[in-house]
Amino acid sequence: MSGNVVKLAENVVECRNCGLRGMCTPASVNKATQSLLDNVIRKRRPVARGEVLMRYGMAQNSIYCVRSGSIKSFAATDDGHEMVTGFHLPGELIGLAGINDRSSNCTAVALETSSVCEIPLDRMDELRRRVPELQDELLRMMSLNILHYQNLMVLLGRKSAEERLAAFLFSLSNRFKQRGFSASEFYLSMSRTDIANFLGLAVETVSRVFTRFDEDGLLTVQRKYIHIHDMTKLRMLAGNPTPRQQLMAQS
Amino acid sequence: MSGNVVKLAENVVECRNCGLRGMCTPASVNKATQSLLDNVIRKRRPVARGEVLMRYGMAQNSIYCVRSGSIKSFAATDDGHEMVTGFHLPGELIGLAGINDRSSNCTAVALETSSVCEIPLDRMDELRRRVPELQDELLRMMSLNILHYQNLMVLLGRKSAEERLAAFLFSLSNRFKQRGFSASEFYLSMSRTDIANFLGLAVETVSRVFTRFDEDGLLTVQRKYIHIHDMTKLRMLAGNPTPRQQLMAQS
DNA sequence: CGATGTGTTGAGTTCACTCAAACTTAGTGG
DNA sequence: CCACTAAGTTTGAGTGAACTCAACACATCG
Repeated sequence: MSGNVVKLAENVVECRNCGLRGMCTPASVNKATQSLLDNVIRKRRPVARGEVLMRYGMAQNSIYCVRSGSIKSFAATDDGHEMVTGFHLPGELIGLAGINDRSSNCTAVALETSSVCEIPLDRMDELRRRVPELQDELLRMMSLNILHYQNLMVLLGRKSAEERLAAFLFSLSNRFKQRGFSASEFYLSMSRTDIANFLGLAVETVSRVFTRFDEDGLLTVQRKYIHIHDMTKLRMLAGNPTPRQQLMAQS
Repeated sequence: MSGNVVKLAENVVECRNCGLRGMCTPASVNKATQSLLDNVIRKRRPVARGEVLMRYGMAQNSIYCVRSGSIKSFAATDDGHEMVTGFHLPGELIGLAGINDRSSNCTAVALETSSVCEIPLDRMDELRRRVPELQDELLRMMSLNILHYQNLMVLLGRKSAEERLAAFLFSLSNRFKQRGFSASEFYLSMSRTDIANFLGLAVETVSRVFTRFDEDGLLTVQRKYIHIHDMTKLRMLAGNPTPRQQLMAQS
């Protein structure tokens, strides 16, 4: 395993990659508003593995931006199972769906030791009215989020188990790359069960497809460790997404 | 078939139900900005059945709000099939995912004779900076949209064919009700194929489940005409969604 | 009144599921 | 330090829900 293979927990995202970078490191806004911006973030708070950031059905007064580590969010279904709605990597936002009525529609849990920026909605509302660039950025992020879910619809509605897992790995790979990490070697922070619940598959199926990919020489998998050998083939298997579709699986 | 059973094409949504009502009928803004608002909507334009509002991959310079009729939007998959990402009823917005980079990620087609309000993004951008209430409304709509897609993920990832169709019909029923139409009797404007492509099923499966529902006395179905007899049972079959989840299937 | 598009029904198949068991790793306490 | 447990993962066998392929029925329309 070479150079920049990392566990996310060991690294902190650069603020320039952050979804709401305008909130704390104002690049596009003038100095007059800078002190204002500094006050938006309530706290950069550490989150232990398994800790709950927001809980389904509870009041939601903040959104969160991941700084390091990884977070999963999920909704409980009626039959007791859970549907994972997203895995959040550094720089990605959590809780956008709760802005409407300030109530959480899903539960967010840290998959490993992580840290997040908590952004109180009240202060964000106040601030975005004063800083148009921030408003635009937020709108952009939400639009991107909607696009992402539309791609997930195609994945869940029309793709086979192999295609789903390939698309998932390809997405992760790209997101690691964007963050300066290795695209071909990484550790999964989520369990097979989480992956299955995200892809709409059974755990056993996820495991079997991993094994098949390994046997085919497409990649090497050892529990959480993944080494992709043939990225082109993986992209093909995933259904050859266009660059814009590669953002799948975030949020 | 009693009183208020209608085809959407025959009716125009009240502006108070419109997703961006602030855009054209300013209730929450003062009179000073009213003339401003009137100028945002480029045109209330009629759309013929089959007409394309926006096309995948093309530049997108507007979003649309349905006034009457119904619109479907879909993405083409690699294998030539299409995945319907949403059916839009009067008052619902189309094209929110394109705000980010002003390019369409899906194609939108009228299912019947319809009319829409076209809202140019440039003018909307300009206007929302001047009218905070409009900004808030837009943010709310996008947040709701994200919530909606999260619910769709559960549907596509974890529900059976019966549950999917039940949830679909229950959602339609509620949306008709909200618009003052009958919740128990209505006409479908989309084909079985469209429904199948939206629910991630085969056409034959949709047809079979419709038949089963009819045989069970849950509803009467005659091609496009639907009469729901047991709304409680339908809600149960759909997975007993909470009121907040009932907005599923819009956008 | 055929022609065409749309919807339904039937037969057989398959992919992913469930159930069950073995195995692996990590954590815990004697 | 090792036995023991619990949690997570893999593998196998059999099943079933939804799919595909194919034929048929029914509208709508020129």
